[in-house]
Amino acid sequence: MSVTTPDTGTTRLLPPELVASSTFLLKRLGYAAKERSLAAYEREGLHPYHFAVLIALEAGPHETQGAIADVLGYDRGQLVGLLDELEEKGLLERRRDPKDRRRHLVQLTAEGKRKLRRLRTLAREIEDEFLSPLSGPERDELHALLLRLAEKHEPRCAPLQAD
Amino acid sequence: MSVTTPDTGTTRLLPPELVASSTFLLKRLGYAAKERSLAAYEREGLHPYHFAVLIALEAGPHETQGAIADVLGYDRGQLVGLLDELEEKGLLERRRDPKDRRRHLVQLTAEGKRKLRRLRTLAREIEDEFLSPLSGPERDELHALLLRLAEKHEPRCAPLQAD
DNA sequence: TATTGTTATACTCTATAACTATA
DNA sequence: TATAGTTATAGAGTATAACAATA
Repeated sequence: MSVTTPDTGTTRLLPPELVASSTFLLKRLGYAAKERSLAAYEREGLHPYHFAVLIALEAGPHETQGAIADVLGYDRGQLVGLLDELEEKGLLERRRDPKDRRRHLVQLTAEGKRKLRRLRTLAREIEDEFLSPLSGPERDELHALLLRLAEKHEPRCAPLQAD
Repeated sequence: MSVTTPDTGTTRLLPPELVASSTFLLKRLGYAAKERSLAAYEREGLHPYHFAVLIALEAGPHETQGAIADVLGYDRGQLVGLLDELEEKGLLERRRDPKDRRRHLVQLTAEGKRKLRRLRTLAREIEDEFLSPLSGPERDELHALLLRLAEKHEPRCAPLQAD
């Protein structure tokens, strides 16, 4: 969509009152970040959610599906579809837990580990491009501030006073 | 949903690799901010989108629908429904532009202005609550950094070197 | 033919709840 | 009876495109 008015050709700016609100900016930037990630991972045939699942799997090699969902804050029903897709691509394997046949133990394949390395590179590129207006120290400053907010609003993010 | 594992009772934290990413935090915090705003405005029978429309209307008292959509970056089809709801509540009026009968001129009613004042108070409260982990100077610092990012990723936000 | 506002449609995301198989 | 995984469904949110009136 065009951002310019047909009559004047000048950009119509958002009302200053909205731009003055940090929560407004957070919403807009979060959306922009999501859009960009989505487009980038799509080129790899995957979704940012898949990346998070692969990371969780590398951290805990023999995770149960419920554990993965809990760690990432995903719904269990939602996770099933993600795992289906990853399994279909040969990036992970599901097998029954012999100790409790209700459970599935999930782990990365060699192919999955390769893919994860590629996605890490991609994630770094996305991050770097998105933060490009900021210097190194400014990025650190921003991250520290966001973390303070996340500590309150996303308790699953590690608390600052971690032991 | 529970954030604790049934076996240990300890909180399962997100993988540090994700928490280390500012774009990840932006996505999560943007989502959290959206959720909170939504719940708060719902108590007023409105949506954050309605608030933005009212603000745009106050700034330009006789806006055409297309102009409002452009300023806020909304789709015109989406805007129709928002205006319907606001008109139904008596907060604004639509009338045809005699100069160009395709257009609708939209303006706030007295009731709409009152409502806008209430919503401004609400917005301040939401903002204050969301940023509560940060001191005044830290909030300023965060806002400045977000604005720098928005300048690139949301060009409709006023550029810093505004004249 | 192009534009304004409107309506209809479809697609994504997400949340919920039923269902199965095991315990 | 409760739990792990699965499936189905519905709801909100959003994007796209067709449509009628007017220019």
